[in-house]
Amino acid sequence: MATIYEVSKLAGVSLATVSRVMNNTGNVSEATRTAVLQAMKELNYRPNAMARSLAANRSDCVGIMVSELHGPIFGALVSSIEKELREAGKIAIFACGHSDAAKEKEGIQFLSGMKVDALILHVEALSDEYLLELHDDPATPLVALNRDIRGMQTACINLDNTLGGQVATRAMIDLGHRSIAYIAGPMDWQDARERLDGHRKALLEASIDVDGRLVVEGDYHEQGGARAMRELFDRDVPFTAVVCANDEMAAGAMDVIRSRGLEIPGDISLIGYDNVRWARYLYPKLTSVNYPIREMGQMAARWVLKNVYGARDLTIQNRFTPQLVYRDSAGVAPV
Amino acid sequence: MATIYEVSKLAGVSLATVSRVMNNTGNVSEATRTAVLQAMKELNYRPNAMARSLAANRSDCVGIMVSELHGPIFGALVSSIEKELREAGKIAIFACGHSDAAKEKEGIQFLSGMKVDALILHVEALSDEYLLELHDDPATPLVALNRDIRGMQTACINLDNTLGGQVATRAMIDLGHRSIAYIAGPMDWQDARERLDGHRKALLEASIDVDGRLVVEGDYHEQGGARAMRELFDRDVPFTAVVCANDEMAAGAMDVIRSRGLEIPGDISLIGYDNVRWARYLYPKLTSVNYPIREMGQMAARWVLKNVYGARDLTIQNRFTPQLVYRDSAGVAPV
DNA sequence: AGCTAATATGAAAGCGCTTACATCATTCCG
DNA sequence: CGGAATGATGTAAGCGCTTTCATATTAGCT
Repeated sequence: MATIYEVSKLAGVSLATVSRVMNNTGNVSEATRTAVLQAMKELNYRPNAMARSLAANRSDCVGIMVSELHGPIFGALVSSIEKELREAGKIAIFACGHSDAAKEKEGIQFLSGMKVDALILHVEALSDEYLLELHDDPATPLVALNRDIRGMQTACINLDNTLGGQVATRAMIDLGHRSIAYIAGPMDWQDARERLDGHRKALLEASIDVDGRLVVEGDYHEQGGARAMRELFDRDVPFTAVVCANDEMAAGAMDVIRSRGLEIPGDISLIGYDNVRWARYLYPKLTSVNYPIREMGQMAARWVLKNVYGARDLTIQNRFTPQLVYRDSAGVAPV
Repeated sequence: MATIYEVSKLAGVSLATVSRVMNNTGNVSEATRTAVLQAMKELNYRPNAMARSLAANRSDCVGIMVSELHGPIFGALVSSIEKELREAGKIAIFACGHSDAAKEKEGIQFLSGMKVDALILHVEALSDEYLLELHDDPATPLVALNRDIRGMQTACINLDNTLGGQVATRAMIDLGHRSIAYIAGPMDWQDARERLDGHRKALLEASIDVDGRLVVEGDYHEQGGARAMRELFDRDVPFTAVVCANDEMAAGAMDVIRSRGLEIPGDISLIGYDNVRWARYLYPKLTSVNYPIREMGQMAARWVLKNVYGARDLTIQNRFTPQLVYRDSAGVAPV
């Protein structure tokens, strides 16, 4: 592969001049510029990104660390970040923590070894303290998605999860339901706790007693949702609606409900959370709290563009408001 | 951030020695090694990946180019590649072409600018010729997923799409169906054509006439599937089964079938293709041809490990055989 | 002891680029 | 017309690492 040196030779100029035309920096006469560009084309020259970063002490790369790479949430997230960054001429480099604290740390180390200019994190295994520590190190600016950490709130982009839970349950109440079950996410996840809080808040708001027997903890996966649903039936406390802390669990629950010969929403109404792409493929189409993951990813990218690359005219929205997407799985309470 | 120089000073050795202990290359006495490791720890030293690649002329990075980053297929693909590579100490760098030939080319350029040691491609917009050209350039070895290109077949990892289509339709035939509709993918995609070929083959095999009116072209998306399904009904040619060239279109078709008051599989049997994660969330659970995307991604990673990094004891499987996953959406033909 | 062959270490030349600084023409103006 | 801006280009010193080659030390043998 051709180097800058060969280009300079072919164009009959110095290295510095070639560098100048590449970077549009300094003054170069039109004639020289053309000659250089011509030489580049002729040699099919591509600058070596590594050498460039090394010399310039700036990589134009931003590191994206996610806990998983598959799954509906992360695909959309990663895709939107990549798009926004790419349009600004920056490169996204991904690492994936496989939901494990050690691997997430390792991923971050790797990215910092790549000398990324900034870090976008969507991790759950790492503690607030650790993130704060990273945040306080000025070497690599970072923005955290789906976290709300005191001390770095301007660098957090998150969803009002509590409100989301509240909105879901409130919708059920508005439909006349009074006995509303809740399938929660794993309680060691902050967002799961917040979503449940929202549920409780809505209940309180409507002066409905919170019955612990109507809440069961799931795992954010289909199987956990199914298990939770069975548990709910086994407890023998009547209910006419169930709100799930995410769509996967709703899918599992749906299956169990149907297998008991009950109709959705005729006998039991169901609401999910996240509004993943396939929520509308379910039958009946799943009513769900929208998690505007693409917008949030885009916002994270903008945060970096603004705070690291000095882009102007970008306003940052740290907190997003979830909205309920009405479909067919939630209906009026049976009389 | 500490550099190798500071480490060498703290440890009281030369740069070369530090480099040797980092890379486990050459002979270093136990005492020196310990001292260096100690110094590294003390300084929290992380080698600069850029500098290292530049000097070593090897980046330990492999570039992954996919047409999309979201979607069930790509999430799984990218995730499995990343995992396999990471375990071997290599880094995956992604670029995303947004299904556009120009952007896909650009992505490849970017990756080659990053001096990746190899390229794994899952693209559809780029022509065979272009890929062949890349393949013939020894600078960056490459392996193509989901392609079957004469002249570089050892560097192609693909699914026997024809067989997949055949298996699906054959299953319908075995269930007693004789009038089988087919919702195809976009005909300018090779895999879509192959899947359709398989369908025809199965029909022929069972001496069933191929009726053009029972085939309609979709777009691999839900809406296209729905549209195609409506078209099929409108054509007024009776059928008792429909096989779809992918699951998304099957989801769309399912919806339309149901909206006509027909039962699946009571009135109409349905089979999808790809067996995406949410295929089993559909109701009824979708019978689908499995696309072993994770295995194929892993294989691509291994190809690189073997052919580029010289890993031994890895056998490469270029062609994968699809298998039908039986669920609930296909049943015996109504009498 | 005398010599060879490991073994352990350091010096220094790059890898391909950026960028401060120096240099040389021009141009402009009082 | 002299000197200060201004513009166009080149020189060279790194960026943080790897790697060859040379050198120094030690062990192993006769």
